[in-house]
Amino acid sequence: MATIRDVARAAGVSTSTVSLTFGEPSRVSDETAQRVWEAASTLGYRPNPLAQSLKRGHSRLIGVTVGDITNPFFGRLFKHVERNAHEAGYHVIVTDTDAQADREEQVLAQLDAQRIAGIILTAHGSGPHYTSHLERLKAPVVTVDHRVPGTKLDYVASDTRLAASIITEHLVRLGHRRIAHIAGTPHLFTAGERIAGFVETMRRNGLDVDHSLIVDGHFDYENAYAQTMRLLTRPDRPTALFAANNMMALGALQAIFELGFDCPRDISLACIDDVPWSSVIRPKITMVEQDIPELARIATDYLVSRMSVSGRDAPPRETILTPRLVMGTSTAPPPA
Amino acid sequence: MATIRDVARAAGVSTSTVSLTFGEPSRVSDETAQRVWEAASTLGYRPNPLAQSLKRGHSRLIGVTVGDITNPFFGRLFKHVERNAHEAGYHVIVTDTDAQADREEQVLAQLDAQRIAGIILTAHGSGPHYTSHLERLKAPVVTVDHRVPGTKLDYVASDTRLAASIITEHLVRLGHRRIAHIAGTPHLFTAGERIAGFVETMRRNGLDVDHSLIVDGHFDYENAYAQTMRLLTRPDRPTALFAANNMMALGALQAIFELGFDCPRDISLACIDDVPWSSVIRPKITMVEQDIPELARIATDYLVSRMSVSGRDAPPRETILTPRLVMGTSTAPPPA
DNA sequence: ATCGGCCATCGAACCGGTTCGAGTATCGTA
DNA sequence: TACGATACTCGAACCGGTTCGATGGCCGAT
Repeated sequence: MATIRDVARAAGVSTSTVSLTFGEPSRVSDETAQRVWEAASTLGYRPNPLAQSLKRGHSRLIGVTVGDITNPFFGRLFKHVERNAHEAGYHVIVTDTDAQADREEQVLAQLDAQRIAGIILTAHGSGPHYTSHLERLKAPVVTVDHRVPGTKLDYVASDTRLAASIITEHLVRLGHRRIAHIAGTPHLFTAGERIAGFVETMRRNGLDVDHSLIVDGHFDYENAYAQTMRLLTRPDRPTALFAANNMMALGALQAIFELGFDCPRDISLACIDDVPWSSVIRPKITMVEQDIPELARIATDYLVSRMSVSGRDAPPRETILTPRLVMGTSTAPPPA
Repeated sequence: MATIRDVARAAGVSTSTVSLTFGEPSRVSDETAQRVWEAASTLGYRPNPLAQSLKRGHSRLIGVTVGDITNPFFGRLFKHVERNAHEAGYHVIVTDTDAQADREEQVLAQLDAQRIAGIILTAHGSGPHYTSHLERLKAPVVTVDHRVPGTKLDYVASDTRLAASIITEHLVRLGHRRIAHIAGTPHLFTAGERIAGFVETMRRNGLDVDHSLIVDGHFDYENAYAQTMRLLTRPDRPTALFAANNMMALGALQAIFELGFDCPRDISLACIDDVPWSSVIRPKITMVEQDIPELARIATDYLVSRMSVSGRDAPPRETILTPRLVMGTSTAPPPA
């Protein structure tokens, strides 16, 4: 690979002139620039980004961590983030953390040591150890979807408590009184908000909350399936299920099918997040959708502006989008 | 951030000794190493990977391109690749190319200029221009899933012609004679192989191939949906559909539903690739599954060995895995 | 003719590591 | 006592860029 010195020699100028030609063409005379361009192109010269990054102190790479890239929510979020980042001139290192906070911490430390330019984080940890770890990072961090309470990081998400409220209200209006909530990983902010929204809305409607109907599905298919099997084989089984995310709704649906129930005739089901290819899943699940492209757009914008010199010490920003109910065919009044 | 010189000063040694302590501890006396460790840890020193990469001439980054990260096949493939790469000490830059060859070329050129250590490619291009572009890359390249004919790149995939054969054979055995094939993007090797496997198997069973029943679904949901709508509203509609991938099977299924057909009573459907969350999709689609973790494992192994000094000029290798039929409930004998 | 200012260019230092060749101290052996 | 071998350690060059301060040529104004 040709280096800047090769080009300088070929064009009969110094390396600083070559560097200038690429970086600040206005400071170089037209004839000189011309000669440099020619020399560079015949030698096939491309500046070595490694050397540039070393000198500049940071790279044109951003890091993204997701809990599970095969979850369509994260997949679609990432797809948009990646496209935006590209347009802003960044490459994206993505790490699938399997929703494990310790893997996340470890990866973040490595990326930070790489002098990565910025990080978009779907956080999966909590507690003082975790937050202090995040605060120690040199790279700017934007959190998406999950908030990390106790940090001053930029944050973009949907109004998740409202989402839970909308679903709960919908089920209550249909006449359900025994509603189970398949909740997410307990210590996560988002999971807590969804539980809070559920409980609030139940109470507001004058309904008792049976805490044994709030179960931990850990945001994944398998746990939701197992918990639903347990819920639906109880003598006092619920008439409706509210899953805190898409994967858990699918796990719940499998349990409903296997136990021979009809959804929605016997059991209603609704969830937060977009269920993939919902039009071929029957019943079509009623859900509260997030605006994924917009989440991605704002997250990338926040990060890009924070990576600029001026944005470094700006006060933290946050945006909360309003989710919207998408009716399916998976909810109906409870059996008489 | 502390540099190696800070550590050297604090430990009262030279920078070379510090470097040695981290790289080849055996060459440093125990007491000295001890002092260096202490100095490093109190200063919070971590070697700057940028500087290391610059000096070594390559980074600990590999690039992965996928056609569409929201397609569960790519998602799961990537997830495994990423995990393996991590274990081998690499970070992964992933780019979603939207299955566009020109975006792929552009990204590959950028990554190559970054002195990326290696590339895992799910290729979406063809033709001499494309192949010569690939051959010019400095970084070693391993291709997965799609082969690029005319290049000498490592290659890992399933026996895709066999996969097509298995599906076709299965449908023929059930008694179908008018079978439509919803094919992938025409110029791609994999799409061609699947068509070839289909045609071969039809002929071997003494059946005519009606070429108007081989349609281009472009490997995606929307096109497959549209093509299926067209196929199933023909007077001489097929009794079975064979989709060349998972997304197209879902698109076809949606068309089947919308037209009010029953699958499998009226129309049988089968496909190649794993359909995500197939246990909640009714009917459960009969499919030929690829061993994704194994594909990922081999691809990463190939790349890691090629990135080593000794592997650089080794002859190209390839592995073809045998796919397996997973019965669902979406296929049945044709209506009488 | 002299001076100040601007423009284009250059040399050299620097980013933070790695590595090679050389220097010094220690030890065993002749 | 002299010698070479061995074990550590060091200084300096280098990877390939960026950038600061300096230099020289040229212009217009005084």
